[in-house]
Amino acid sequence: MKQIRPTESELEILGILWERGPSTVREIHDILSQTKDAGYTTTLKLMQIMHEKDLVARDTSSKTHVYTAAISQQKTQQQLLDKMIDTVFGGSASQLVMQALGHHQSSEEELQKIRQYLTAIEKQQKDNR
Amino acid sequence: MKQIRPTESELEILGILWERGPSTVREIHDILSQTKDAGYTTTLKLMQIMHEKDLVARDTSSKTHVYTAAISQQKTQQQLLDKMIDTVFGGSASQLVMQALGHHQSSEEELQKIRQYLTAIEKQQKDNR
DNA sequence: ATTTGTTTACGAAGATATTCGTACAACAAT
DNA sequence: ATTGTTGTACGAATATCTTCGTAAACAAAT
Repeated sequence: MKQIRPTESELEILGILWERGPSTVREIHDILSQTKDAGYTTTLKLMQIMHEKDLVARDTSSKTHVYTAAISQQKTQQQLLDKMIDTVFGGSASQLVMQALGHHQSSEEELQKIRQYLTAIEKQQKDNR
Repeated sequence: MKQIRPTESELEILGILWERGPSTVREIHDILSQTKDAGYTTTLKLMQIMHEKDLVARDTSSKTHVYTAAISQQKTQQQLLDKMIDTVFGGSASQLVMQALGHHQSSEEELQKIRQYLTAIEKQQKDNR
């Protein structure tokens, strides 16, 4: 499998692309500016580099280019999680899960969803035995 | 709160220190060598830099120095999780939880532990209402 | 047509991380 | 004492990431 390693800044941009869908540099930059301060050309350059690395695709048919994420959110999540579980959580996924649940505020519905998910997994494991 | 930003390589070393407890460069290096290839002095240098950054403490009383993690595993886990949830999981902790549960193999006991944890959280939320 | 504003392209500087060679100190075995 | 082994310190090369200035293309407004 292709090992992808977006940098910190690249992940921020990808996050926005995943959320918004296809976007221009200007749009991305405006959102980034809300939380960090960087010049417009900095964002532009970043996205051009991401294009070289095939982290994003772009449509250059009009003067203002439109960028799209070229790697899936799911796959990226999984890879980052795997690495994190391995290095920081001593290989225990449930350790990570509990740490995440403990600190972050989760709504009742979300907890319910997770519970259902648990049940499904347990059932599946039973069936596979 | 102090914002800690260990690099990728530094995290690997911290992970080993958390698992093994106080260790020498040699011990760390031998473990690292199993999965990546790097010279001994590279590992040494890394750990010296980590010492400058106060990511590790070291005992220099004997010739062979002994290093210890100087930042807590828990705090580090939390900070990395927070950032990850924010940038990669669109702010949803439960999204991360389900992704982690879905892919990784978890033992029945682990799932059970998580379920108990869920119950505890829900109870606590109810009490706080 | 000139000005103004928006955009891309490019290069290069600055910052940070990674890697390793070399020198030297401590110590053990001969 | 000499030699071999293992360790630390240090500097420097390399690689990678981040930032931004400048120039050129283009379009809209005057």
